[in-house]
Amino acid sequence: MAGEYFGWGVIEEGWRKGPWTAEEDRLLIEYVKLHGEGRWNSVSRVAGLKRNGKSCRLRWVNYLRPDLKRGQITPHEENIILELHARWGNRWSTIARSLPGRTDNEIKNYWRTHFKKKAKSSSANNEKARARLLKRQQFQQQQQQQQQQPTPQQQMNQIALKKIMSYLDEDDQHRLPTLPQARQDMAALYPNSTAEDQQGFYYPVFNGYGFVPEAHNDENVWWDGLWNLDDHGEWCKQSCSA
DNA sequence: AAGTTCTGCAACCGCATTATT
DNA sequence: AAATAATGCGGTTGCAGAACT
Repeated sequence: MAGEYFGWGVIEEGWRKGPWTAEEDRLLIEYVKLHGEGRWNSVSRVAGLKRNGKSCRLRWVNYLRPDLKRGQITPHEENIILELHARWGNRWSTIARSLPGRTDNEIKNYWRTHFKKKAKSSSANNEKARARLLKRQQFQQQQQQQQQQPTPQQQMNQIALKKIMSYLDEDDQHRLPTLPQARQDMAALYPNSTAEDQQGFYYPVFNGYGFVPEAHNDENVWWDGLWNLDDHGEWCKQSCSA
């Protein structure tokens, strides 16, 4: 390493690294005001900042942008993060697009600190819930085999089930939203969905032992309603064909 | 009170993709 | 069309402060 000295705040090959000072922030804000976002590599030349382009972009995007929300992630935002992470995995920038004012870095950090580590602590309830879901999965497979050719809806349900199973690997079940919360989130996520669409979305609810279809005792109703929106259908079709 | 461990988060790194020359 | 530069993304690191022993 060719640093001027080792540790945080080092100057390496002419570039400053480490925490930003108030003066550096001021220079970067001034630069963006005058020249707009982009062309980050010219910041050092134009604004006299000893920071490379990547560092400048990161600082602006994650900290200085005026449209950033700041403050605690709300429970509603948390639900959206959970929902979208279940759907997209670690595609943080994709998830961030659905949360105005939040950055991919912020969401990534939030996920890691609040959810990721819980993956390692598998509780007895977790095991029970997994067993129940596994049973359902086997039931579904059996049904499909009997009918030879699974319907697209059955395929969708299979994919949805796998997603929930992966959820249990990575999260405490009680963090999953209740049905009304889930519907509210779906409405926010899919503004074009009709009230009927949202009513058709049944979210499995953890009751202390495993997942049950809230307000629906008939298993088939739950299965048919799960991941019922068109967009989810599209995603399932893609997953099925992949 | 002091030392250690844990937690949250800003910032870095490497790689992939996109834009420019 | 190829080379180079710029940008974007996800994973990781390291610091500071809080919590714990």
